[in-house]
Amino acid sequence: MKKGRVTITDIARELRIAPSTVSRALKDHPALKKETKDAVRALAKKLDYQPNLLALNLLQKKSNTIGVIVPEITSHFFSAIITGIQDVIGSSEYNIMICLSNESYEEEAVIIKKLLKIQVDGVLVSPTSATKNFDHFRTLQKNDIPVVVFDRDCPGLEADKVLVDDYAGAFQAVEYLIKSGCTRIAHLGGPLNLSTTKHRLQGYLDALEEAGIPIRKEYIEHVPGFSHDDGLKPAEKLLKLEDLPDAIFAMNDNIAISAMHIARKMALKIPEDISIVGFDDEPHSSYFRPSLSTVWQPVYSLGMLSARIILHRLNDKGPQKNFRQEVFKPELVLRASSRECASRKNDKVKL
Amino acid sequence: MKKGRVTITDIARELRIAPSTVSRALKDHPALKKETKDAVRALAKKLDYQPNLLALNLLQKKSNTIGVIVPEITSHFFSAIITGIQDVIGSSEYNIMICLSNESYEEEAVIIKKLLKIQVDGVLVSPTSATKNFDHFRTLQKNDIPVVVFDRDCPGLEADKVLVDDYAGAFQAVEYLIKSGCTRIAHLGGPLNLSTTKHRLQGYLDALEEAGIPIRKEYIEHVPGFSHDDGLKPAEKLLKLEDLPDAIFAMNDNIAISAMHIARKMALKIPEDISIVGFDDEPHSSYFRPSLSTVWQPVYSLGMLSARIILHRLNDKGPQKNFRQEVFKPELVLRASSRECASRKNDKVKL
DNA sequence: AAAGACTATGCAAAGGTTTGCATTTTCCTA
DNA sequence: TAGGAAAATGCAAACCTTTGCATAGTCTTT
Repeated sequence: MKKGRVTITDIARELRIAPSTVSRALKDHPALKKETKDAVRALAKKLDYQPNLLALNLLQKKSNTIGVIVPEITSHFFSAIITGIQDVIGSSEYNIMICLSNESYEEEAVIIKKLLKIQVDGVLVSPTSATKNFDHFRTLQKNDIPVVVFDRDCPGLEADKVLVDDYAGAFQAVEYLIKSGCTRIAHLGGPLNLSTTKHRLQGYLDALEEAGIPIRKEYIEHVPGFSHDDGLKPAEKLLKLEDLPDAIFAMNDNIAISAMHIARKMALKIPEDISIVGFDDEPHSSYFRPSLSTVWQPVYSLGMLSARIILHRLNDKGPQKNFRQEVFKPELVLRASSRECASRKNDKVKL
Repeated sequence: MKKGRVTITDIARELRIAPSTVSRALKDHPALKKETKDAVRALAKKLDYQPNLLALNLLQKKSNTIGVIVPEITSHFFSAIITGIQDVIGSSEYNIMICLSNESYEEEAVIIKKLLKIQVDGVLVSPTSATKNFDHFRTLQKNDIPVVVFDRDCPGLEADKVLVDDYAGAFQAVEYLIKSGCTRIAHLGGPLNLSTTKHRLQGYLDALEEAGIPIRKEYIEHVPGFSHDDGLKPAEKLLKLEDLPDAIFAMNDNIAISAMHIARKMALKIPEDISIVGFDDEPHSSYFRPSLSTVWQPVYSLGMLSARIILHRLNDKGPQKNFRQEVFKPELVLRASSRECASRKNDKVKL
């Protein structure tokens, strides 16, 4: 009785056959006769043989690991995407390694190096808001590691992409605000080099333009981050304007909630005095008073599809080409923080 | 020029020395003379040599991976813990592999098997609310894989543990409610076999008892899950009692917010008619109106400490004994959903 | 000049599995 | 029963690195 786990050689020795035969028996190789296979399988089961994946990894030069790079996981948005990814990858042969870039380009670059070092087989990535150059992702591709970009686009990078039509979501939201009678619509936007927030801004601008409402620069504020606290000052700035906005379209729910917070402090009535619409539909957004109108994104599906695409790439093994670009449609969720719209008066308002 | 990455043998061949010499040169072995080392290092740098971790893993029979098992990551609670873990492990030689058990004992057991298969070096785990038997964790330990339990205790399991004094947190919260004049204090509790929610219930009970307030069975409801929606029905049940509670201590913020939601629907004034206190201090809790009084937990530190402890175990390599048990103190955070307390009137109420 | 000490480097095994090719065994046919 | 085909199994290399031990080389000392 030796220590350590049972190896293929242990089984071979006990059966007085070669390790290669054991290996083949376990993989049901056609050249082996049934008795041998049966004997091997029986003993393997009896000894509770577990193949040594570490050895396999070396042999196959792959780690069976897929790296997932996200800016953070404390928001519901990314954690729900990861849950979707996990649910798909979990039932495959692969493991996932979640890496947090903390919205820092430098950390992201370090993570890429680490993933190269451990020889991941593929990478799912949502770049940081500071990432303008995508060469580190190209390095992965040059090493035959497929890259799937999700949610946040990397313009110019040729890779599979799973995105959300942020432009359409924003356009719809602002279009609704206009229809509901708002004319002085402000925007709390995010970083300008981030595809998602850039497209949301563009949707806002185009919706105004289409309605013939002139763009007012002072109605657009950019927030320094994505959490509640980051929205407070910019929201205050908007709400202290002489010509008070009658609506705010915020780039995410957290910021929308900051705006609601400030509005209430200033004794503004929501939505009578000011409508507020967010983006993301975080789970608690419907529990605020008034409940927050927002734009829902299919986060879980987005995670699942991204995972499926990379699994497909990993099975295909061909040269990387014919990249897919999938775009999910977001949906406007109307609740109580926006006024009712004449043409929609009969629609039910959720919650 | 051969394809694939540069190996130690490539360097050896080019320098006409043995691979072992190259290996030693790169590790600054004292027996080698300086010129050899310099030559090797120079060439290694020139060729951008990257050690093959897969080979090392096989040789050392370790994967350099630490498994982290959590019930979910969509709550701020666990995602913040994971961020703490990541921040510590990230600067070590180890990688972390996050696994979601979805509050299912079966999935947790499957995860353990998977982690054994890939030969993780250590495991950090917060068990599911359905886990009553800890033998699968003991299996890890028998395979010399250190286990660190965090947040949710596994009674009877000998392992390092990083916990929160939920009892004290709950006791303080309820004690405060009593001091603030509440007498009909209800509790929205969680699963009874989960250490955290069990201790919160016990803290509630003992605080009442110490104040000489009789326990009323109808004032205690157990919710089926941890999210907002799970709290609605139980909260409604409490608020439809003939003898209406004048306070609710909820087992977490989500449930507290459900209770606030129902209370408002019933036109109850918070905190005048009813005080509500949660547990967790989620980031958005202070943005509700009224802002939620709750019990804060040092989630980030909890993650960091858990990670440090397992790193320590992994470096120590000795037999597993002298298990540590660290208990963090939570803190009552008073906001506007609870009445002011006579003896505390001068304390500032946060936010 | 030979023995001994020391320095620098190489050899080979180990870690577990897979797989192309070689070899053995079996069985059938002439 | 030899010959050959077919079936079953074994050999050894490969994946890459580390490390105990052996060896080659150099220098010192008597």
